[in-house]
Amino acid sequence: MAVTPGRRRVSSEEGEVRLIYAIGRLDRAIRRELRLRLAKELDLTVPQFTALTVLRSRSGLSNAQLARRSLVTPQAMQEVIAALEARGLIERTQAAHHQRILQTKLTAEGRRIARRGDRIVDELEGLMLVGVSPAEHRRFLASVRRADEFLRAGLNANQEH
Amino acid sequence: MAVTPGRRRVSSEEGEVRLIYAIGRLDRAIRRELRLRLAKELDLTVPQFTALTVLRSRSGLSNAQLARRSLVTPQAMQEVIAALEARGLIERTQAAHHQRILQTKLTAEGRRIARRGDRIVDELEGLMLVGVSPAEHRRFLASVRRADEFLRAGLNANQEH
DNA sequence: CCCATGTCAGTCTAACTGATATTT
DNA sequence: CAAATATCAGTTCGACTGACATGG
Repeated sequence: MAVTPGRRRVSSEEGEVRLIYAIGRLDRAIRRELRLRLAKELDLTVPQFTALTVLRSRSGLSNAQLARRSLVTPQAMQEVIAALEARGLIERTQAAHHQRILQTKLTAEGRRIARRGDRIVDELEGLMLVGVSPAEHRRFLASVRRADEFLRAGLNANQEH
Repeated sequence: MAVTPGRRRVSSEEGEVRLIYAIGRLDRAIRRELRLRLAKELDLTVPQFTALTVLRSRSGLSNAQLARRSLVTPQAMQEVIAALEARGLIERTQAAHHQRILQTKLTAEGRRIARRGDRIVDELEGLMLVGVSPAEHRRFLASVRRADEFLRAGLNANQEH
């Protein structure tokens, strides 16, 4: 473990609420409710919906690329992809330059379902952000994304076996 | 669905990064790494370690109380509790006023393991917060806790069947 | 009787590791 | 041969629902 996080003034005293603990608690509340609503209204799991939204903005990704972006194994992502393809929400075509790679794109129905999922996400975000100013919202989002980037950078730097 | 999230200026346009998506992505990165390190160094799962830290600050909770605080079912929490008890990290005693309720407390060994887990959490938080000022850290934590409270409040208000 | 608690059983989700085939 | 990709199989973890006993 060659990590040198630098000196921090926040230690792990008992009774204190940790940032990692608070994030985990919030995410579990979000995912639980999202899972219930996506299952009930759209018959989708959370990973399935997530893959739809990623593919919407990054059309043509392969299964392996999707898995890397999502920080899961290709095997885990493949189950998600297979379910979406079986329902006709995505379609896969061989890449021109490489016969083995299957590029994945949303179908029209896939886009329609993704938009309906957006409304569920809108509702939950609305609940989370009641009374929060746009500036505060932006700062919050920026903090989350920054933490994610730094964590992944630190982990990758640490991975040199 | 009697929710009225109020007007927000942030809609779900394609290509935009949603707060909920960013939080989910960050939490998955955290949990994945935490899971690997807790398993390797302490032979603990993430829910087991979480339960230890909750019991450390709130000693004497019953299984049902722990489950409600963690937003999982009593059955799910019971597996966690059983594993910790089998390893001697917690002990359970009948409540004085109610024979059926088992109050749960950390053992000395449980406290020792929890402290070693703290160091792992410290390292990961250090990576996430490289170069972040204490003020920014506090604001970030406050935003997360506020979002969690408002989300749960909104969901409870919505639960009136 | 009602309700909260604890617990047993079975199920399902969503990840994992291992192994194998294909393609460049 | 090496590396990346896809995919089959088996496994584990962590949640769920249902059923049921017990104590207040």
